[in-house]
This record gives sequence, structure tokens and C-alpha cells, in this order.
Amino acid sequence: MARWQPDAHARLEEAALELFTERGFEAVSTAEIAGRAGLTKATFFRHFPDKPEVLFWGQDLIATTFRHAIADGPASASPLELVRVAILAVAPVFDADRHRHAATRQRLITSSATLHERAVLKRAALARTITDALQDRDVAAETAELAGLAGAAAFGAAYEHWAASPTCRDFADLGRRELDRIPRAAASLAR
Amino acid sequence: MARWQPDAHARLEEAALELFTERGFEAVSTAEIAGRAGLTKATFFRHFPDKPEVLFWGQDLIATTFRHAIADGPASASPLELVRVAILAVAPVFDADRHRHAATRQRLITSSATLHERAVLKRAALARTITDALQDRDVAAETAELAGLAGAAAFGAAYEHWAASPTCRDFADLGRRELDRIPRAAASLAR
DNA sequence: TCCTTGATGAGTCTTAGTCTCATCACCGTA
DNA sequence: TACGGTGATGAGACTAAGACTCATCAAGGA
Repeated sequence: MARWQPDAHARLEEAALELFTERGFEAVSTAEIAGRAGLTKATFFRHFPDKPEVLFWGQDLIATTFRHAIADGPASASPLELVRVAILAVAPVFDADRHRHAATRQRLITSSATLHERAVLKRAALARTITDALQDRDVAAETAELAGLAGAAAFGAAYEHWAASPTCRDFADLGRRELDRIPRAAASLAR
Repeated sequence: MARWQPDAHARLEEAALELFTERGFEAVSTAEIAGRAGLTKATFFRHFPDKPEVLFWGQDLIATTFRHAIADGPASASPLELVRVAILAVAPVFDADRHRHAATRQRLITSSATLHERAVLKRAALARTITDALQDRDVAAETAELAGLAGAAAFGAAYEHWAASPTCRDFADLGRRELDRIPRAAASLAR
């Protein structure tokens, strides 16, 4: 007989998603989320650093995967090819299980200014991760910067398509499609 | 005989800058800022929507100027030329008076996670403003997106150089310099 | 003289987020 | 079998951001 139910973390995520869907992000307090999960507010903040983060759990893994994939990519690869390798490396994360609540999460994010801000910050952080990883591979600073911004935007666009689709489409495919648009855009900026 | 001292807004900005410099952003409460300005917390929030914003006042003007400059730019201009026009249009804002506290503000922003986040959000919003304005000029979506990201990054870099310089250098010159790096970077992403 | 307007003071209230301390199942060890 | 350490949690106090309401009072206009 366990003293506590297992998987407090997952229960909190589930409760938050339910309550946010019912009444919106701002109208739900952290104490209510914890209550529905059979826990207290203090425990909520032991599992998540703040209220928005309960909807963004797991994003750190994506950045880590990007960093390693770029660091370990083939020596002959161009900057954009390295970004492509990274997007392919994270693709397995976006499986059918994760897809189940993706659309709901996206709807919530677009309906709350606070959540939208958090999403923008996450994307900016991913851009910086890519840029830094490329510079570690001796890519020139301005190239790495632009590739980081473009790569993060491509990843974000791919994610939005994946989340919005009623079926769980192949993330790698969506990512490739977005990446393939970058050279055209870059060409029209290159004098 | 006036009932209140004039320029409450400026007094609040001044008090905030002093207190943040003395003790750091997080360690100063809005009530203290208001107190030093001879006002109350409620009045602070009548002038600024939240605590970080007291250090970012005036940024909205920059975005507005960008939008109008791009909308009114020459018909023959390329996307990057339109961004250049916009950066030249905002340059007059960065005069010696504004330069006086710029370095202090930058130091504060880099020393506080909250303020750094706000700066990132402002830059992302500027990128979106540029992208939208370019699309209104019938620039292709992916080109407008990349030009917005690159343009906002160039503006940010120019601002950081301008703020960090001990003398008030010519902002237009710094902006041009940053913009001139974009075509090179874009070329190395264009296949 | 009266009335309206607008900026402010004063105070209340909710909630995010922090912190401290007590509790108690579990697990290893004597 | 007893004992002690560990780790997740409950309970509750505390601070500060931000929203909100109402009273005040100078200025300015009719």
C-alpha cells in the first residue's frame, strides 16, 4: 500500500490540460490543478518551475537532441544540412501518443498571451541552441545566426502543421518540407 | 500651485533605473519605485503595464516607425533595402540624450533573466512586424519571414553596439554595417 | 458658482511563487 | 526485528505583482 498515488507529474499535466481546456489558462489557479490531481500547490511547484511550464514539459529534450545531432553530424555537411540532421533526430519524439493532445495544446497556446509568449521564448532559445552548436562546428558567426533563426522557424512551422493535422503525420517529412523553403528565401536576400 | 509634481512618468522611470542599478531588478519592488518617485504602487501600474516595462518604454514607437517606413518605402526596393530604410528611419531616436542611460539599461537587462526574456520578446515582436509589413508589400511569405528575423537581429546587434559604446555613435552607420552582413550569410544558406 | 474631468491616494483582494517544518512509507543494515 | 536515513508530500506562512474600487481635489469650462 503506497502512501501516494504514483506518477504525480503526469497527473498534474493531465489535470492542467483538462482544466485549461474547460475554462482557459488564466482562469485556472495552480492550487486547482493540484487539487484535481489529488495534490497541493506546493507539490505543483516541486514538479514545474511555473504555471505555463506544465504545458511545455519535454521541450528541453528537443534542444538537447538538436545540440548533440549538430555536434555529431557529418563533417562534410553544410549548415542547413546539419539543421536537417537535427530535425530528423527529434522526429521520433513526435509519435502518435504525443500527437493525441498536441492540437489541444496548440489551441490553448494561441488563446493565451502568456502561453504564446512562452512559446516564442522557447523558439528563440532553440534558435540560439542551433546557432551555438553551428559555431562550435566552425560555421561563421553570421551564417550560424541566420541558420539558427531559420532552422528554429522551420521546426516551429513543422510542429504547427503536425499538431494541427487530424492524423499523426510523419514529422521528418514535414520538417524536410519546411527546410526546403529556406534556400529560396535565402537566395532572394543574397543580393 | 499644482496638486502633484509634474512628469510622474519620467520620475518613475528615473527612480526605477536608480533603484535597479543600486540593488538589481528582482530585489526592488514596484512599491519602492513608486515611493522614491513620491507616488504609490497603484500609480506605477497606471503608467506601466508591468514592472519590466518601465525599462522598455518607447519601444512601441520603434515598431510603429518600422511598419510605416516599410509601407512607404520605394516601390523598386528589395526586401533588405526596405529593412534598411526602416532602420534609417528609426536612427534619429537614438540621440545623445537617449544614449546617456543606454549602457546602464543594457547591463541591467543582461543581469536579470526576467528582463532578458522581455528583450527577446520585443525582438521577436519586431521581427513579426517587419515580416508582416513586407508581406503587405507583396514579398513572398518565406522571404518576408527570413528578412524579418534577419532584420530584427541586425537592429538588435546595432543597438547593442550603440548602447555599449562610450560615445554616442551614429546609429544609422551601425545599422548599415549589420545589414551588410546579411547577404553573405544568406548566400551560404542558398544551396 | 457649479460641474466635470483627470490624476492620484488609499486600501482590498487574488494568485504566483518561495520557504520552512512536520509526516511517514520505503529501504537498507545491524 | 528494530532502527535510521531518504525522499515525496502536506500544511501553512509569507512576499510581491497586478487588478480593482472608491474617495479626493486641483484645474478648467459654462
